Amino acid sequence: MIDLKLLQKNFDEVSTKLQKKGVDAELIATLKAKNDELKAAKVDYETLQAAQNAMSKEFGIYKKEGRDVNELKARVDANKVKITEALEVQRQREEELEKIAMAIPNMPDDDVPVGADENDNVEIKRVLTPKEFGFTPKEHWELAEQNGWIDFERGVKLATSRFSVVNGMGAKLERALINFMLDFNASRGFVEVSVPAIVNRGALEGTGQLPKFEDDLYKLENQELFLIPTAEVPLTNLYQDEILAPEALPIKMTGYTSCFRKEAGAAGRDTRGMIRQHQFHKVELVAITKPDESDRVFDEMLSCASDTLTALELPHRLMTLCTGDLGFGAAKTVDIEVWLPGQGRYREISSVSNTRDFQARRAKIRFKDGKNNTLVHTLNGSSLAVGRTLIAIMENNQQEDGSITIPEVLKPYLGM
RNA sequence: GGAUCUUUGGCUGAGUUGGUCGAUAGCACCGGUCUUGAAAACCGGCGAGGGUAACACCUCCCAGAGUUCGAAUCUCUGAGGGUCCA
Repeated sequence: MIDLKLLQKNFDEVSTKLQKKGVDAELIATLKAKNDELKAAKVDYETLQAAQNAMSKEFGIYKKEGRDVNELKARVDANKVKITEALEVQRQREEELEKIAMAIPNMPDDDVPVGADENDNVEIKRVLTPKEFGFTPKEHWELAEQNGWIDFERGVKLATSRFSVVNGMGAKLERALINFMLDFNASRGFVEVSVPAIVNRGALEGTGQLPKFEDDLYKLENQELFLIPTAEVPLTNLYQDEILAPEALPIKMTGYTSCFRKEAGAAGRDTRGMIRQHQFHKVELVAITKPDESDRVFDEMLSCASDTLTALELPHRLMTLCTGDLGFGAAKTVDIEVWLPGQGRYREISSVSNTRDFQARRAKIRFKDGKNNTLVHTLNGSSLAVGRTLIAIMENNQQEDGSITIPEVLKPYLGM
């Protein structure tokens, strides 16, 4: 959630920044107005409540002294009616405010390029040069079929479209990738954590998936529980509602989970192959930091992900997302796109974001900053999406006969 | 699934004949005295959110609803934990 105090104080600045992210200027003005209204309502209510408390205290004294309380009780009763009304007003305004505030995205950092959509993202650098094939490289689904690694039909049979089954060497490779990434991340100081893949509403609100993006989440029937769309949710919310000791920071975690997404807005996109699935594996990086160290940790996470790809010998590039392409909770995001020779283009395989204190405010994660309790910064990034990494290895390491070579770093994980 | 007990500030743990209790005490922690330094001892501070220039003031004792002038304390519902029975 954005900082309402900052909105109050520096309205123009906040409004300008949010507009860069596509938030309607009027909505921001409404938010401020609602906040003002709520504050007024609070003053009304609290004044009445203070009177009520004072009279109740008096009541006790009257009783003790054996004085007549009839007159006092009449006053108290009259005041009570007003309190009930004032409280109702306050609640209504609180509800209205929250409804708007929770749906407003984070402000972009000042150095994020302004732009409308992914076409305005800015390339930072490329790592490794795509290799020249002496033949026309195939797309991963052709290779998957030829090698018997991925079974798309049976995935659909078991569940529905956008599910697939991975077989034999493909499955082993997937498992090797997960282990490799977790080990790699551990060597960079990220502690491995194994978390639930089902979380409650509070957790999803904490990281910003709810209330706005409920359509994209799988919800358990008759329960306020959801399948996680990313391990970012459980990992970040591990510290929900806590005040951390400063020496405990930064907390750097990595975790492997399945992720579940309805892909509600992606109808018709990437229908072929394993690029966009309803269920996929991902190794995630999450960090909780002091505000002044989040930029440093961001770079650590980014190079961790990029270096993982380099170790796997996969060409990739880093893209700074423009304001229009930035996710809901992110102040800054760098995507890593891996080269897919079959498709002849770079595709997203990782995304590292700094949410600043946006999630921390929602999830109430703070640390003792001297005498004060200060909101932490939270960061998340895919170590790598496992399925897409598998695809990238298939396409980049294909031979003319369709066979696929195994990256050196994975061989130990495959007993090779 | 049934019965019963329990849920308090970082932790442990008082507080249940409703009244000045946002709350005792110990530990931890922070500051000071003492010490070459540290420990011990002693003195002081020490929950969170809102509000204020600072006070005042408001809210929070698992969550929600209720009784009452007034609830951590009573009632109901729900959730978590323990124990016993299935």
